[in-house]
Amino acid sequence: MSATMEVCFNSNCKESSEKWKRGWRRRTGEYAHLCDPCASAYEDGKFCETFHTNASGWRCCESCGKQIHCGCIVSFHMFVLLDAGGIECLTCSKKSYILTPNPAWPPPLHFLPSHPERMKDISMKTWSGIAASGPVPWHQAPSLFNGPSIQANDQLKMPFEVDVSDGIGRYGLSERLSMASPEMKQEPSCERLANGKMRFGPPEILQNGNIGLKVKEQYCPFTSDFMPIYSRNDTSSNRSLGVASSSKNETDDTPISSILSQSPSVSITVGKQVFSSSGLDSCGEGQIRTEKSRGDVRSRNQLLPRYRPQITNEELQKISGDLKCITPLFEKMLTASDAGRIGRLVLPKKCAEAYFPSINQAEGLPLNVQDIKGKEWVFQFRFWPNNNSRMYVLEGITPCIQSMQLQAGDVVTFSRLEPEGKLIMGGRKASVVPSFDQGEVNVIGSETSSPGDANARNKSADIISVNGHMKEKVLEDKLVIPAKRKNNYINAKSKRLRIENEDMMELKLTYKEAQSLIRAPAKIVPSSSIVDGCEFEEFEECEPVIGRPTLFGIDHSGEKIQWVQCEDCLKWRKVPANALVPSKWTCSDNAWDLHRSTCSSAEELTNILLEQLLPAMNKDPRNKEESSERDADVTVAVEGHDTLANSTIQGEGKGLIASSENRTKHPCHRPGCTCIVCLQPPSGKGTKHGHSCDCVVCTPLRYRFRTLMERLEKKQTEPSSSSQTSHEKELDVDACVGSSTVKCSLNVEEVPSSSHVEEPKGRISSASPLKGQIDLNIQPEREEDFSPRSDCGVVKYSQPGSSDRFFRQQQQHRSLESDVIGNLLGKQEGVGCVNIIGCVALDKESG
DNA sequence: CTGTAGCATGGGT
DNA sequence: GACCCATGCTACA
Repeated sequence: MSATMEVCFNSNCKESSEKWKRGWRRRTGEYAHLCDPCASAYEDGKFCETFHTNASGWRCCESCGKQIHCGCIVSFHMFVLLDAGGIECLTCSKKSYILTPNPAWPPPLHFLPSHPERMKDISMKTWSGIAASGPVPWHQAPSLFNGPSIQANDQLKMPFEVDVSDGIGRYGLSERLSMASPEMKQEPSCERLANGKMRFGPPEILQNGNIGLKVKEQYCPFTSDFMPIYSRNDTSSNRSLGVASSSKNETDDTPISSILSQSPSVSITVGKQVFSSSGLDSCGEGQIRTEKSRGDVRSRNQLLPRYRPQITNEELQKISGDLKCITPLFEKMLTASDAGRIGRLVLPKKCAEAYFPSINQAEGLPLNVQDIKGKEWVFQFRFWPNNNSRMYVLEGITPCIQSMQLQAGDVVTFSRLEPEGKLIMGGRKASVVPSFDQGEVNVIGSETSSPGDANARNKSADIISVNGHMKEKVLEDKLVIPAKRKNNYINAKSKRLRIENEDMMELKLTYKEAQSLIRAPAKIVPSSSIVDGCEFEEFEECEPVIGRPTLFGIDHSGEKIQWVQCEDCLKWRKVPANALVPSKWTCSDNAWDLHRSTCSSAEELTNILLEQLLPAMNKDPRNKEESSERDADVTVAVEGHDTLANSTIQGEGKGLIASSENRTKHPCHRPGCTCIVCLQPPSGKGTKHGHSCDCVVCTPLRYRFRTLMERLEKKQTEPSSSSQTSHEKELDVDACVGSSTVKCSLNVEEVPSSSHVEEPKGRISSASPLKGQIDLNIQPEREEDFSPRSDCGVVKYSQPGSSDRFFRQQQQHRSLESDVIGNLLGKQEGVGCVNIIGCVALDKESG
């Protein structure tokens, strides 16, 4: 109301009055100012009856027969056009629509006049400010932006949008109403949130007398238009319509689109931007959706979810800083190619065509992009013809990527700074914000979390079994590796099984740890063979399975036993030494000791005994020295034993498994070569080794196994010896000979570096490039790609210009022989004899 | 020999 | 089956 003298908007009245009341909303967005009598008639719903009785357009409700003045904006809200023709008053339509709500197919044309009011979208503004080469004549892809009926004219403000213009940190979330109801009182449709908290407000309520309907607009994928959606005027209908509860508080980091995804009919106003659920819809100053804007929406609807911007409040703040409007455009997870040295970022075609200047020449055009630090970058935006299509790339992104310290798996985001339209490029580390619906996120070691399960992806607890220790590792924001598509990147892209993320090492078990998990397959009767007096079980057709880690020990009667920990109560239970314990085992599975077959029964194993049983390396993985040893184990295992060792742990998909299938024979080997490298068949293949086999594989293994078994027995009978001295390292190795699984343990006695024997020419001391990484597809020629680390205390052999693998294998070959000789000479315990496979594990202290 | 540009290929959707 | 797109391949500088 106002005290301004005004003429009544009612053309049939024309009264001048100082007091006027607000009537219906005009197409300009303003309200008709009515004098008191006219306003009263309007509020009573008798305006048309009073002033339009002689006008044409009166029709009867098909249900109740009530006369309604159609074709008049004043009564426009009062009826619904029926599919079968005719009209229905809103009261009647309320019944039918509430009873049979169909959000996807709302009453047609009810609010269509709202469209002409949609204003021009700011995204239509010139891109000349973006293209570094200055104004470049171009047009957006017609299919996306040049809608058939762009009607950019009025710049009016929808009265039922909640505009939070006081800062980008404050989001208002409003339901959109399309054409306003004249009677509709403008009320805040959502609760504004302080501190950037996002809260969902209840939808506007069409306060049309006793019509208790909520009406909101929703983009209809069928009609490609915005349609009013009716819902019952209660909160339950919010849910039914997918509108988040008003009581729900979202954190600052709740991705807008994530929220939107929960509420397909919701729009968010940030500053002067309105983000719609069907993509982040950018609108101009007036915030009115335009046809063009709808084209935008449509194009974004077409975007795969993984490209939808997941920008958070915080990020928006970071980017916008000065409270300018940011329109998130799209984002993309960096692939290895994107983040590689080539410096080409493959752009999703639709994104490129929707948000970047259109280019007709393959050379493209330079694009000015600003990063979140405000630094300007110029990329070449271009395309390649590809199968009658185009492949869009941004070239020269490497410096920017590096500047943002992004790598494969991280996400680059593209936004638009309004009003100038500058492109903003942001980055997000993969571990920071889970990408909603961004393909999937694989959590190594645990099951792939379902899309949308942000918690599962953000914080994944994984139980890692290590030599009897059940280690719970909270993989908080770690171990999240990107997956472009379902089952992609790691699983499907089997050719590229490199897991380079440093976070991966959190989950890496040492080889020692891994081999301890291997068990014979259940229900498989092994054949038995004697090798050098030792009986070996052979599982000729089966791969070993991963069993539950146990602790071997000797009970008071001197009998060998195993200790196994219940998965539920974590108590240790005694089982026979030959018991096969499945990976999931609880007290109830304890068939060997019925008195302790429930979690409630007492635990036999004392902490002291447990301490003695537990391998030193697991007592405290954080222990520097121990972790050093652990790292050495990893390195030794991965680098040195990729022939023997890889053949041992099999079974892709277990995360640790490397196949020996891809073994590369070093160039010195020729057909007929009888060295271990060439002789040893891939796991599970090749000839079987009999007990009397004296091949180059079996002979050293036989000796090694014998000595190690002796040591193991000795160690187990002397619990105190389990704590290794710094001069003695034990390396357990499972060796698979042919298809036989043999468990061995190697000693790597530590000696002063000066006493190392027979250092091959070209041997250098270097860090293992593989430390902390598991390359399931290890290829020597790619090893230089790994970032070197220098603290593993591992000496490896290498020679410039030659394959590392060759030297590892060669050394492995030598080592086996050396090992055999050493054992034969009884030097396995002796100082000065270094038994190594592949490489020498050295303690830091020994240099 | 190395790095790059452009195209081709093939798996995934 | 068409399209997308990650990446391999190769000619070339």
